[in-house]
Parts: sequence; C-alpha cells; structure tokens
Amino acid sequence: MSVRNALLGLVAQHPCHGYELHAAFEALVGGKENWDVKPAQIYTTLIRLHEAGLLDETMLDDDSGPEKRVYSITPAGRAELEDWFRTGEAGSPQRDSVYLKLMLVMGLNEPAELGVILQKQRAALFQELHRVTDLRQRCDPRTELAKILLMDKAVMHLEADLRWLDMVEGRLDDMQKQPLPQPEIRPRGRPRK
Amino acid sequence: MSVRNALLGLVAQHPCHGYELHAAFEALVGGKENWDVKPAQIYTTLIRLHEAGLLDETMLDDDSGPEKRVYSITPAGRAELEDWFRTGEAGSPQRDSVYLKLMLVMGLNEPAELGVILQKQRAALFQELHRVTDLRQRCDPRTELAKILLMDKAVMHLEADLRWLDMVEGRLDDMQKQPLPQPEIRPRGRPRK
DNA sequence: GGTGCCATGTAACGCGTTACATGATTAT
DNA sequence: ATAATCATGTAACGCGTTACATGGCACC
Repeated sequence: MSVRNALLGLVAQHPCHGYELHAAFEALVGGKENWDVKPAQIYTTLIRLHEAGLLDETMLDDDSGPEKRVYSITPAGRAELEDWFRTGEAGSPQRDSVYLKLMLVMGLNEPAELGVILQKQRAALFQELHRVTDLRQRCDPRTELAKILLMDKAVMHLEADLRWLDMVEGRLDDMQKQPLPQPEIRPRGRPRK
Repeated sequence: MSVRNALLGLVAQHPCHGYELHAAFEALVGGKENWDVKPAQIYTTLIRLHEAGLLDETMLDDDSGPEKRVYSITPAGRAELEDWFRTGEAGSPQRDSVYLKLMLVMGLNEPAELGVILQKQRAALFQELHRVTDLRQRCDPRTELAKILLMDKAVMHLEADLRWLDMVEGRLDDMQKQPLPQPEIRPRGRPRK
C-alpha cells in the first residue's frame, strides 16, 4: 500500500512518467538495497491511480524515444495524499514465522529441531545486521542523513529480534511442557442459548 | 508466504479439512487479535498446495454437514516443510511508510506538516503499545507462555519504533537542510564506455 | 415449515513479483 | 547494418482481502 501513496507524493512534486517515477522512487528509498521496486509495479499502480481518479494521464510524444504517459495529480489525489500524511500507522501485528516454526515443530515432537531453528535464525539475523551496518558505514553523513536514519531503524529492529531470540531460548524448556493450543470446533446449527 | 507453510505444518500433525485448519491456525497464532486469517485464504492456499503436489486431497462425506475436502501431507510436502524449518529469515528491509511521508513532505515544502506526522505516528504507536501490553497482562503464564512471547516481541518492536521516532525528531533540523535525492535518469542507447 | 445462523466454499479485486514484448538509440 | 542496451510497457501468477453463494442444522 505504500508504493501507491509514495507515487501520489512523487507526482505531487511535479508531473512525471513511469520511468522517471521508478527512478525517483528508487532514489527516495535509497536504492535497491533497501527496497527493490519493479517497474511493472510502478506502471500497474499508476494505471489504478488513474482509474481511481487520483491522477490525470496525458500522452506525450517528445521525439526522444517511445511515447510516454505523463501523470499529474488531481485534487482528489492531493486530498488522499494529505489524508495519508495525517494518518499514523502501527506496523501490523505479529506475523512471525519463527514463532510459527517453533510451535509447529513442538507439535510434531521433533525437539531436536528446535535448536537448529533458533541457530539458523540467529545466523540469518546476524548476517543481515552485518550487511546493514556495513551499508550504513558507507553513507556520507553530509548528504545522506535520511538514508542513515533508515539504516538505524533496521539495526534497531534486528537487535530487538536478536534479544527476542535470547528470551525464547531462555524459556524453551518451559514451553516444551505446554501442548499445542487446540482449535475450538463448535457444533453446527443455531447456538443453544 | 507464512500461511502456506503454517498450513503445511498443521496438516503434517494430522489430516484436516479447511474449517478445522482455519480454527487451528487461529489457535496457533493466538486469535484474531494477533493475526486475522480469512477463511478464503485458507481454502485457496490449500488448493495451491494441492496443485503443487504438497498435499493430497480426498473428499469426505460424513453425514454431519457439507462434504469436506480432507488434506494430508505428501512426502514432497514434508520435505518442503523441513526446508522451511531449517531456513533462517531476516525480515525484509525497510519498507517504512513514516520515512516516506517525511521525505515527501519535505519535498513539497510543507515543513509545518512534519511535526503533525511525527505526532500522529507517535500516537498510533502508543495506542498499539497499550493494546498489546494490555493483551499480554491478560495472558495466563501457566497455559499461554507462547502467546506471551509473541506479545513480548511486539512490545520490543514498538519500543524500537518509538525510540526511532525520537531519533528522527532530534535530527529533523539537519534533514530539512538536505534536498530530496534526485533520480538519475540516464541517456538512452548503449552506454559509451 | 420458516428463519437464522453456521460451515464451506467461490469470485473478484488489489498488491507485488517474474517473465516476456516492443521499439529507440547508439557503439561498433 | 548489427548488436547491445535502454525505455516502456503487458501478461500471468501468488498472496491477501472483501463480498457473495449454497446448503444443512437447530429452534420456534
């Protein structure tokens, strides 16, 4: 959902065609390393924004290559953009695959796997942490402050993930004593009062 | 991508039909509060898993309601499940909408909006933090240890987000001195070496 | 025997990815 | 002229959500 809004915001700065917007988006988020948007998504999203009446579209044929669709923002688009700006978002809760793995493995009674999973997960997090801190070091603080902030956030989340893994490991023994939560299947028909 | 694997894992415990799996998934992740999977996704995902040869499907008509499709795991399915278990995942990098908002608003030269955005975001994070800590308090530590771990992770991430907002606020003045990163548009044709 | 709700799906759409198609431009 | 690569898309699919459809069960 963010790409859609980001495109609105970019077109709001000045009218653009798809290729420009792809490049602008990439510059905005600090390169493919951080967020690799594919051209296809740019183009299809622009079409939907146009169909929704948030962008105007006009064909332009300067004589420098293929015809371009140039988009500009409509009043409705600007309104939706302002709405987005003023809306706080709290990252959607708990879709944690590590948690799922642990629970499922416990259900399958393969306790030996538990250690392996935690180990692999820890390794992946460390590797990513290394990659990001590395990228961060290479940023020029005079011209890429924003990018640095992004990396800082990533680092903080990765560190939180690692601390959480420690917590989990500390409580593994306790957890193994608990059964998988059983689903509640209700009888059919109208509920008896 | 996790629903798919979670369903594999649940069917691996014992053969199931769609309704059961929906209930089992919900129990596994600790209720709609944490992860609200819609039945539609369960059913369509099961179909894809079957088409991919990871699940077997047989129709069952016990005389208690509509016919059910009962799924059981195939060897290929079990293999893919084990693969998933042994694979570490590091949450995909930086698709941060707050960052996007800040950058775009700065580009539009509406510096007054910056404070509003941070304020709304902080409010949303606090509210979510309150909701989660509340849920956590209500968990029974003797029977819902796993759920508590999930909540703890959510809390840690929300706290990280709030600390990051503080960092951002501290550097807002510096950031406003920097222009939007400009996209690089290359000339057409073959690059001159 | 209606009525309402529960169980089990199907259809249609939005977002995102991968693969492919088409024509333009330039180096050789 | 050819080949390479750039610029601009379209097509098809997976995941996820919302809305709708169908038929059985329980209750009045």
